[in-house]
Amino acid sequence: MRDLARAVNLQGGSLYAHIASKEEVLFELVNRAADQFLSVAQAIPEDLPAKERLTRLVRAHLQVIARELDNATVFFHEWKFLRPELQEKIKARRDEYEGHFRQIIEAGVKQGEFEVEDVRLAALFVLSALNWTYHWYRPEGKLTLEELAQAYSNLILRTLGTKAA
Amino acid sequence: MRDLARAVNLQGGSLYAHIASKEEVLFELVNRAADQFLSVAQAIPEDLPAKERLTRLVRAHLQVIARELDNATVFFHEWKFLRPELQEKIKARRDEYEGHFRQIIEAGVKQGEFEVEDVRLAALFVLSALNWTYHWYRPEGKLTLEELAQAYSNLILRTLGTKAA
DNA sequence: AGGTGGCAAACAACCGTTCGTTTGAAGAAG
DNA sequence: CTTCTTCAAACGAACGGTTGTTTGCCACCT
Repeated sequence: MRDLARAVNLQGGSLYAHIASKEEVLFELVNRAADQFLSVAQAIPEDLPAKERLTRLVRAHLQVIARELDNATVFFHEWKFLRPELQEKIKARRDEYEGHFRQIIEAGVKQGEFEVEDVRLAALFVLSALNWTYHWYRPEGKLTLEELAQAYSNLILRTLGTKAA
Repeated sequence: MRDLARAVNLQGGSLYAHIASKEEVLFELVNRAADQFLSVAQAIPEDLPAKERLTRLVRAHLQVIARELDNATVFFHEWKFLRPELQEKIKARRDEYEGHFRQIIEAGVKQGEFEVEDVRLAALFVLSALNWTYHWYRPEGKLTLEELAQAYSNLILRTLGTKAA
C-alpha cells in the first residue's frame, strides 16, 4: 500500500481517505480488466461469418493483453485472493466472456465452417493458448501484435477444423 | 516459513538447521518440478512417428500437471521471484523442455506429417494451451485425465495441420 | 567429547490500517 | 472585502500483527 501511495505522491495512510481497503482496490483493478475484455468482445458484429468473428475476437483479445500487460497479469491470478463474494462476481464475468468464444464456435459448427467435438473444451483450449501470451509477449519485441494475431488466428482456425486455408 | 515448519512438526526457526533460506526451498521446489517435466519428455522414444511422439508428450505433460497441481502452479509463476542467477537456471531447463516440443514438430514437418509455418510459434501455442490447464483442471472432476489428453491431442494434431483424422 | 537437531525467544523490517492533527481552499456571514 | 466556518485531503505517528532469520541453550546420539 505504501508503494501504491508513493506512486501517487501520498503518504501510506492517506490512501484511506479515498479507498476502503486494499481488497477494494484489487477488485476494482480486476473488474476493470474484465470490462476491457468484455467490451471488445461485445463490439464484434454478430452477423459476420464465424471465421471472421473469431479472427476479430482473437486479435482483440491479444490487443487487450498487450495493451494492459500488468493488469492482465493481475486479472488472471490475483482474483483468487478476493473474498468469495467478490470472486463470484469476477467468475461470472469471466464465464460471460468465455461464452462469447463458445457462442462463436457453436455458430461456426452449425454453419459448417467448423468441425468440433466438444465446443466447451475447444473454447477453453483456444482461450488457454491466448491467455498464456501474457507470460512471454512483449510489445517491444520482434513480433508485431498484428503478426502474432494473424499467426495465432490461423492456428486456431485449423484447431477448430476449418476446411479452407 | 512457520507454516512450512508446522507441516513437518517443527518450530519456525528449526527449519534453518536444514535449509539456508526460503529462496533455496523455492528453487528446490521449482527445480524439481522442472525435473518432472523433463524426465517424462526424455522417456519418449525418438524413433516413433511424430504424431505418436506428440500424443505421448501431451499426455505426459498433462499427467505431470495433474499429479503435482500445487507444484506446477508454483513452477509456472514463482520462479520469477528468484534472484536472477537462479532464474536463469530455471529458464534454461524450461527452454530445454520447450525444445522437445519444437524438435518433435520439426521432425513431423520434415516427415510430411505436420504442416506448420513457424515451428517456434506453434510449439509455444501448444504449450500455452497445455499449461493453462492447471488453472481449471481438477483430477476429482468429471473429466478423466485420459479423456482430456485424448481430446487435447486431437485438437493439437489439427493445429499442426495433420492430414488424417 | 562432539556434532546434530530441536526449542523458545528475540530480531529488525514490513504489513494493512487507524488515529488525531494540520492544511488549504470554498462558501457563508458580517 | 474581510472574517469565520466547514470540509475534504493529506500528514506522520502509531497500532498490532506477520515476515524471514539469528541466537543461545539443551538433549540426544555417536
